Amino acid sequence: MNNNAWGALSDDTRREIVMLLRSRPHTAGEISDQFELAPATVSHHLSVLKGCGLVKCERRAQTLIYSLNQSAFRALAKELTKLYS
Amino acid sequence: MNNNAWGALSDDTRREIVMLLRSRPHTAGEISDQFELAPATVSHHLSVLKGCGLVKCERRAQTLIYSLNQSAFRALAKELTKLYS
DNA sequence: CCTGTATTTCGATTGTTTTCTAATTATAGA
DNA sequence: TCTATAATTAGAAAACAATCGAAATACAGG
Repeated sequence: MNNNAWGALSDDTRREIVMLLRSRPHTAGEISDQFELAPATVSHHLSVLKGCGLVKCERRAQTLIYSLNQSAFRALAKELTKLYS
Repeated sequence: MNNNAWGALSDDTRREIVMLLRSRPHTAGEISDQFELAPATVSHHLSVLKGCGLVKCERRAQTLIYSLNQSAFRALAKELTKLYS
């Protein structure tokens, strides 16, 4: 599903992650703590979101900090608009 | 995947169907003719799009005429905007 | 009522996604 | 270098989705 932002957003958990990141960047651990899922599972969801460009991440010592890629969302919004109007 | 518009749009064929319908309503047969897929498969895709409200359909004698549900797309666009901004 | 056309539904198969546990990588600090 | 912490990757099980051919439904016209 790499590269398919629609597919990335089709999962409930991933949309919740996006909403979390909307307020501010979070570390992988902080994100993981919000869900009743194994850290590996959340890590997988983060990699899907990263794979299609909707989120980006940068390392800071041991932690990885994830944040939204606003421009990817704007591009997707544009694509959606073109789809129906 | 019923009710999940993101999931509905995650499939290439379904996005192509949406683009077809953007110009004007089409019968199931006309839609099916545009793809190298069995009619049953296209019918399935139409039912997914219908299930999440992105398209609607009405019967006209033997044929079913599919068209976009613009308001569902607008609602989705709004949801997308809320997701990141 | 029977036949033909349009389309869907059913059931099976194959491929993909979600989720987990266990093992691995990356980094910091003693 | 060794240990601890943060997070990912690997591999497997289970759930889900895409696709097809065959059978079923809906309707129109003779």
